[in-house]
Amino acid sequence: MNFIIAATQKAILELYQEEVAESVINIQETRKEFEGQATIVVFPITKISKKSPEQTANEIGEYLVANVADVTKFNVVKGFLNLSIAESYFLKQFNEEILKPDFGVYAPNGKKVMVEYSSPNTNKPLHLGHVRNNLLGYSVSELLKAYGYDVIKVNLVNDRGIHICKSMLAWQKWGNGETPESTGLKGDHLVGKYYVIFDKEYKKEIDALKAEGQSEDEAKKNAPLIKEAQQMLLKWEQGDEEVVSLWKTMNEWVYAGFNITYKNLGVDFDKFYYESNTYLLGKGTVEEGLAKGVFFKKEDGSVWIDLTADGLDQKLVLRADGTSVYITQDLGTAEMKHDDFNMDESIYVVGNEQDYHFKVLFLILEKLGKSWAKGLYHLSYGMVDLPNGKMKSREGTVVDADELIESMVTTAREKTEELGKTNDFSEEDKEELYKNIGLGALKYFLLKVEPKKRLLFNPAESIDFQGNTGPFIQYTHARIKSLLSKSNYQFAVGSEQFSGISEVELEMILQLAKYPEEIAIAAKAYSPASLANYLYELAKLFNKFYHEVPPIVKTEEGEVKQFRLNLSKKTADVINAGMLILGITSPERM
RNA sequence: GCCUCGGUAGCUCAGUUGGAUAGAGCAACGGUUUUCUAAACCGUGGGUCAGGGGUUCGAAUCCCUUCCGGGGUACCA
Repeated sequence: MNFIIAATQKAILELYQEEVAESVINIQETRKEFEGQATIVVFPITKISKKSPEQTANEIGEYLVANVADVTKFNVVKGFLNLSIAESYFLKQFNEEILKPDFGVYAPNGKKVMVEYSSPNTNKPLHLGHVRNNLLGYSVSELLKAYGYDVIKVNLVNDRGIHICKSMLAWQKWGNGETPESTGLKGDHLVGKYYVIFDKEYKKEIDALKAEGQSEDEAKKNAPLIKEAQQMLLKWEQGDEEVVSLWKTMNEWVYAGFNITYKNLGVDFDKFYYESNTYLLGKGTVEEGLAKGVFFKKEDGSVWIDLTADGLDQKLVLRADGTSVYITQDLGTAEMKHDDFNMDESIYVVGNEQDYHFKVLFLILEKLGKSWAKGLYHLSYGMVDLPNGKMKSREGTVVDADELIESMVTTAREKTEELGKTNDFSEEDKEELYKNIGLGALKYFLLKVEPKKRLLFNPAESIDFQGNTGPFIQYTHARIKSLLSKSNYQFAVGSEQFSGISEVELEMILQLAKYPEEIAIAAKAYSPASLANYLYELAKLFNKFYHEVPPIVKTEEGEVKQFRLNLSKKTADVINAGMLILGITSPERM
């Protein structure tokens, strides 16, 4: 309805002899309780008209009705000018824009963006927090693709470090040669089991040392197990054959497990990076920073950057002994990734506990004069909390990803069979459907919430299948598909001649018309949440429409039927496309 | 202490660059099926938008301040 802006500008020019910027014309959708579809907020214009809001609104309203064909009526409520737009305008928009096959499809914009997500540690299975990360990363990737980007999905696997050694050591000591095959356990779960055992034994040692009079900190440092784990890490770094071989074996177990989880979640990657290959990177960058005077060396030889002028602290970038810290390798990895792909933008999907780290990382790269540093973005998301607090892998208070997926599918199976809708499905189709619905519920549940907000998950209350949920939207889609097939739908662009479209139908056109803009908004914000809520609103409108109009299948052939079917078809198309961006499949039947 | 992100109905969440009487879902209660899928639809109740102050014709939204919660805070990742 952009034509209203220009028309209003013209109205102001003719009525008050003044040219105004577009930004002065504030147009919004008319609230449901008032008549009309578009509303001009006239308060800002009263400064120009030098008249009361009501009078100004009336004058502009009269002008628009007289001079703009598609504005048929107006009414004024306080300072709000409500305009009624001709039905034919919306029908035309529907037929000529919305019904086009490429509606909502953005042409390639020639830009390349990397999305790094998942980035698991290889010492334990994935939990609900990782699920949020994976779904968010995948969905943002799809969103950016839909918006025209060339997207590279990357997984930087944290496959080395003291945490891995903990699992390895515990397995050596107490594993009795267990393997995924011998136990029937998924590889990541087997390794995770030993991570938990390590922690339990480690705590016992700490308690014993504390009983001997050591402080908590001393005990944590002096416990034999942790020392042994550190020894192991050293050996790994020296390439000790036995340690490296065990490391390889156990990592393979974990990868086999992760692959199953990734497959079930429906996420994928174009490229894997491994920290075992990147953890030594960054020293060159440190040299460069020293040469450029961005970094400075302290007496002990450690290298620092002073960010106090930027409101941050001094930050260590290289230890006195020349070894790397986290940010060292991230500096190096950032350069490597840029060298590999030369992308315009790079998005790190990482939890908000690393906000500070990424702030520093990006700032350093900027200070080093990297032209691409401004294209870096930390997509920070809130933790998933349980009713009794945070999830902790070591303490076993986690919602395991595999178990969660399994239980969602089971719930979907139970609910569907209860409704008796799949009696004529093949076993194969049934399982696929239950998976789609269960995961649809889970994905929508996690993605509809704004990423930066933390999210509460109560395992005792299963995720809903009714109301503002994935299955609700999926159901709407399936219902439309059924309607289309029963009415032997044939696509044909309708006529604009008939009149009498209902309030809901008008609302649906308006809602559908928003779809391309919704993609843009979500993509620019790197947030699928608004898209999820948009799809829900759309589905809700369809259900209302479906309920209000007489059965379409039985309607006589003609313009009305064609229009309603077109409206239904397009709704299904938009739901399907939008849900795919969320990583959710919309079944044809359910 | 400092930095940062949050606080909206009993619960989980929406709420565009400030716009009209703050919206959904769940839960509770009531209703709708001889008609295209009732995982649906319609209705009722439920609010000091954490508190206070300010800017403005107009504030959940912007500014200041206090309180509560999460996270971070120089050699973990």
